[in-house]
Amino acid sequence: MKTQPDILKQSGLSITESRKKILDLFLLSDGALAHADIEKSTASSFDRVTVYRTLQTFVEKGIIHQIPTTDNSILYALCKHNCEQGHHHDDHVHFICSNCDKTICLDDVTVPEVKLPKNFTKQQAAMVVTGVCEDCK
Amino acid sequence: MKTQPDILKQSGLSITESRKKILDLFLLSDGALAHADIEKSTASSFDRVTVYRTLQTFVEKGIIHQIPTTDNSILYALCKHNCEQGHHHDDHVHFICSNCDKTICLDDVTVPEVKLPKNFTKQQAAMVVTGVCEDCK
DNA sequence: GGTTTTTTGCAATGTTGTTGCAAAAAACAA
DNA sequence: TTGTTTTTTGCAACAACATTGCAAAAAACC
Repeated sequence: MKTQPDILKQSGLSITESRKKILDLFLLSDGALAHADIEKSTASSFDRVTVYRTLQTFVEKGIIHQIPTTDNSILYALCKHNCEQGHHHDDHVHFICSNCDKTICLDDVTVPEVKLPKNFTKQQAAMVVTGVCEDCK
Repeated sequence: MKTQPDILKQSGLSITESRKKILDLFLLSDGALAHADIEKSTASSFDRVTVYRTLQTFVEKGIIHQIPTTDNSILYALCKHNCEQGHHHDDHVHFICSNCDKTICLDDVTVPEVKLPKNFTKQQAAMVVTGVCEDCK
């Protein structure tokens, strides 16, 4: 099993307390995390700024990816299928539960193909489904 | 052809300069607009706060809808298929061109069905495709 | 160990969104 | 049309969120 230092080293990043801790949060959580969540869990250990910079770095290195939401907040989730730097292929569907507000990466549900109009070329597709999750059913 | 006052009246809104002007921006633009865009185009005429409140009202009345983006900003676009108050059916795909950065509502491309895992119930689905648009081809 | 490079924390600053309230404008009714 | 009621606007203040420069601290390198 991959440890946090492994993952960091693999991405060519220095191994620091903050990075290990934040990476751990993702490894232990099944869903996606908002910046605010991470900040709350680490407030006593690190500065807000460090959280911003760490997340930014992780996105650049392809360790996590961003999930768009309609409420003007960004969610972050681990890239399960190794993403290269600056090149994410998170072709799975994200599910936001309207009851418990959790965001879940449906890793096994791939984004269905869409027929684009003529002269449009697809590079990436993201899909966000809202509804009720299995726990709130 | 529908004029701005028509649309406003139809939604039960008072007809004001700011609403007409902002609605016009949407009618004249083919793509989606960010709050910042609208603020820039109207800065000399209206207050920032008015822009916020106008957009909020338009969303509530089903005149425009929001498009989620990964960069922590919300885009707004006209609802082409009459949406009722608080009940949008913007089941179409949004396209973001990675070259010119324009966001386009592909009104004729509906969001394809997804098979969710057991015990997940879908309420809404949003899809954002990035790639190269017809103009940049 | 010492040296270089990277990361962190702090402070300051910028950006974005919200709220209360009085003035102005629009809608309404005679 | 005019006067009255209702809605909208602008201002100011504020709150939340995000970014930047720089010196100190920590990690990587040898």
